[in-house]
Amino acid sequence: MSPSQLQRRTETIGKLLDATIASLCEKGYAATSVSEIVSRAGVSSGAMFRHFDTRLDLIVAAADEVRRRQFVEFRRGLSGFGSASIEHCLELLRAACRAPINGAWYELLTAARSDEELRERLQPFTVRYHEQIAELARTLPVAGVIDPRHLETVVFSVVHLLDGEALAAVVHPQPEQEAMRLKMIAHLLRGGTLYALSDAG
Amino acid sequence: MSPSQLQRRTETIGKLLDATIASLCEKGYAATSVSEIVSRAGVSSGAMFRHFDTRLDLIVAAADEVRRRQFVEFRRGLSGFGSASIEHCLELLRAACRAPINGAWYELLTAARSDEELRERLQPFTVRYHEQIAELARTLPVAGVIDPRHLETVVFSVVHLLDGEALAAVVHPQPEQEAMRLKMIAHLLRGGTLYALSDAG
DNA sequence: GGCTATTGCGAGTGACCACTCTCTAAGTTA
DNA sequence: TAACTTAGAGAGTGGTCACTCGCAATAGCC
Repeated sequence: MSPSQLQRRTETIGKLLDATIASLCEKGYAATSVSEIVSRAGVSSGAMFRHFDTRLDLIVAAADEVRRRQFVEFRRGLSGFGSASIEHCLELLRAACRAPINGAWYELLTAARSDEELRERLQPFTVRYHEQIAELARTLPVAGVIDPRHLETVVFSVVHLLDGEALAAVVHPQPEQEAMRLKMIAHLLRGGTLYALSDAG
Repeated sequence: MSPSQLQRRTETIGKLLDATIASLCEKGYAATSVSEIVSRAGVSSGAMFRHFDTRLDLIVAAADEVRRRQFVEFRRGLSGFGSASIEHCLELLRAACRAPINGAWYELLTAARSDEELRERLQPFTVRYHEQIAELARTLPVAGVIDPRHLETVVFSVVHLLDGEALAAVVHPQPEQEAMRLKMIAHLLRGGTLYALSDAG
């Protein structure tokens, strides 16, 4: 039984998305060339341009696939814990920020700084990403201890903090400071102050 | 009186550093090609390779120049305030993160993710950058209200937070949340808790 | 089997890349 | 002034880029 045209199409597109995500993580945005992608995917450049009009179309599609996979993974980390602790959620969030696949997202955000077309194409996907994070946060234990009016500000502060930390860790990792930092955040979320930090260690 | 060779050399190198920093900010790392740099600087590619063995040598030199200028600017923002308030320092810090010139640093950090040579060359400069930030922080008002053992963790948490925020703001700025966030951080640094956030607004 | 539509292929195209090399211009020194 | 060193210029080199296009293979349909 030979594969149907739909099956062929779907499989090729899947291989291209996988290859694009892997290349973004390992090689970065600029080096994620069409030839790099198609050689990873094991298809020809002709096949790629059959399904995506431009390289940018493929890359934007890959960005949305990253968002999807990040949520699948985060929810998988939560499952089995009826009500996960704040510490567990913070560990999951840091793991998400440090996950290789998230490197693709950093690549795209940074490249968007100086690439207007990418910036415009990426914008709706980023908004959707943030909305989904906010939605998820409302189901987490932190929602029980923070004023709902400030929940988004607090949650994205933690997300931004871990993003910035992940970026800096590329060239200057500081494991002890990072371990302390997670305890500190958990302590603050529980209502503690920075004055009583020794309690958090 | 014609310029001496030292003057010519210094001026050409200066123009190349300016052009490289500007190109990194506006065009990004990948698009900061030799031809882009030299056309901005108004010199030939031959002149560039006379003073820097490779494109990477020039870019790393430009990175250190960015670090230098960021501190000059930050200290300039402090001058005139015998003892600047925590709010004032946070505003200065956010301005530093959002400054166009800092885009060059984000470009290099992100490019370093997937470029081993850049990563190795950038590492010592990043360590120096962090040490200098920590040193400066010990002279700021925040040093008076935080346990010295945790000062670095706290300071770099704020720095990472503002870096992550700046990165996300490229495609999804949220001015209201960002204003609230700075009040929140000042409130926490003063010893407040996340429970009493309404006081911070 | 025969016809059409979809999918896949990969050589070809012009543009740009980092970098080299040779030549000219200019400052320095004796 | 003559010899030497340093600075600047820019065409040339080999390679990679995104993308095109004509063709071959296969699936769907009669």
